[in-house]
Amino acid sequence: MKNSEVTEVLNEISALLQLLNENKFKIKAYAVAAQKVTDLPEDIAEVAKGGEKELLKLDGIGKGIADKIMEYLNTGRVGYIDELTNKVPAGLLEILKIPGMGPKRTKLVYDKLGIQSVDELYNALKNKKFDGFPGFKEKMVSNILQGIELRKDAGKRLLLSDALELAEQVVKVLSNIDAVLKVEYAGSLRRRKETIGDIDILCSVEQGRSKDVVDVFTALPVVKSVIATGDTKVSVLTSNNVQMDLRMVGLDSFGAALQYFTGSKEHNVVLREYAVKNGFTLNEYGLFKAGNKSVKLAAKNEDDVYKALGMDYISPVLRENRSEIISALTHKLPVLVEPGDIKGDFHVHSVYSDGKNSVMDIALEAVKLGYKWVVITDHSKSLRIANGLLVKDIERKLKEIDKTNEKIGDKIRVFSGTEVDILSDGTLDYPDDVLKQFEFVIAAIHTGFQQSEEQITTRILGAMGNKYVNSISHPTGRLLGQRLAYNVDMEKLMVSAKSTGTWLELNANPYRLDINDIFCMRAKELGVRVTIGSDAHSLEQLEYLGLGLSTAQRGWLEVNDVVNTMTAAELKDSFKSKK
DNA sequence: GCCGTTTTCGGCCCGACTGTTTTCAGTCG
Repeated sequence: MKNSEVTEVLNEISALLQLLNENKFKIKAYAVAAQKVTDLPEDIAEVAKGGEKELLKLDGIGKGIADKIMEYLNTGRVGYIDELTNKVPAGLLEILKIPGMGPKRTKLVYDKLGIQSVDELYNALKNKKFDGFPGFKEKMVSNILQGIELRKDAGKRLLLSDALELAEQVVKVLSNIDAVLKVEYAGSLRRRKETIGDIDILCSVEQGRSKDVVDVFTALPVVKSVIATGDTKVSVLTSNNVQMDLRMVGLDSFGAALQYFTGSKEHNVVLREYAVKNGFTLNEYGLFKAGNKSVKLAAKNEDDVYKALGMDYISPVLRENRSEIISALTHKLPVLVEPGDIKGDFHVHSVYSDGKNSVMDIALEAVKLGYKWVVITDHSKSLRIANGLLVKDIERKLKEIDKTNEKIGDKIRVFSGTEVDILSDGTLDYPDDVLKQFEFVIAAIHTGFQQSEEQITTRILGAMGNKYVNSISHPTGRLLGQRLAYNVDMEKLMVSAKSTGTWLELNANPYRLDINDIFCMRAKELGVRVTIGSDAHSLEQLEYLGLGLSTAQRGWLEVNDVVNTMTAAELKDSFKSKK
């Protein structure tokens, strides 16, 4: 998969062009193309095998950029980058990442003092080499120094689950203030991105009382320092170095502001471009007639803004500029799978491997969550670190599941399952005559991560060929912020899932969210169905399923794309269908 | 450099905060 490399190359060109003060639309064109490559579910190298004409079909990629992508894929280099770095050293790109150091200041320190690295910049600032330079007065110098010192933590993103917890707490505190009329979190958190860079809180406050809110916000225990304070915006840094922005708007423009601050940036750019083309102007205060800001057409509610633009309401989870705007205009948005559609959980560990709870405890908790069924999927024998279930103990587990079903009656159906290891040599950790004792089998890779793409893909394809394997667990094996995906040809894997009638898991553990939203979209295109599993090892972790559901929504999945929407009776039949 | 429900040329989203600017540039989201 070359997508991340190509994205990096395009972003590098975009940044170098910034330093050279090039045409800002050219800069944007490279950045937009980089984003498009990131969002591509297929390997760009595979697309490029069809020739440059295939690349040109991609939105945002024209002749110039397609040439550079082809050159990179063919030679591993791009001559244009060499050309640019002859004019301005590549070391400056690191400086550009420091808060406060934009292209102008970065270029200035290079031109005047020959500074090419963050360390050189740091020393020069400490030694007051900048006296008299425009834009480098005392306050700015101290801000930049702080930015450099925080650099190690910068770029670290919060897991969706952690960001949700933090934001919900802050919203709760703010909503208890008398002067607060309305408060909601926005940004990538509201869009349920898998990781969150900063937290945006939107707040509507009684006239003249914003100080009450600012005082509480900046004094929150989690706040380490205040970055900026204005009339309508306050930015702080939390103790784990995450930026949190509070924006205050009038109640009558809350909807427009919520739309604006929910983003994504790319979605908003396209939306505002569309507005302009149709004689409007859109900002955080409302939708106006172009050139006449006294005619406000929509602002109070978010869906009014979309409606006034002639579109269906677009759910926040879809706002990534992945053709949702054209779909909203043509009334072709998906009817997303919703929490109420979910009837059960496909992936739960019990005391029969490394889970904390008994089968009965899990069943009762699942009832509380409103489920109609739950699958207990313990690890298989080889995964000793996770107390994998030995063959001799399987019968005991199956009997306990039977007994639980008898006791609990028709409140819920517990299915017997296993998360069987796909061993390094490609065989499954249980033989077929053991696997067939379970009602549901997910197969997973937990070892041999370093193998080649061909080896790992072959292992998974082999597992999918087994008639007892219903689904593939966490197909890419990534752990957010900790471990990259192993080398696997996802396109081959998904095509094979379709041909073998195997489902793919969307593992809802906050570190995994695997498969991600982009692969969900591709699975849907290919007609591959998705099983969402919490991978819970304790009762509290059953709630992770919601994170998986929002990821599925971000992947445009509808009821029929998600197997969790089936009833226990329907499932029982379809478990067998592969066999 | 890209793109076309008016366009193959001439456009390309919008506003807040900081610093030191007395009307704006740079940076950020």
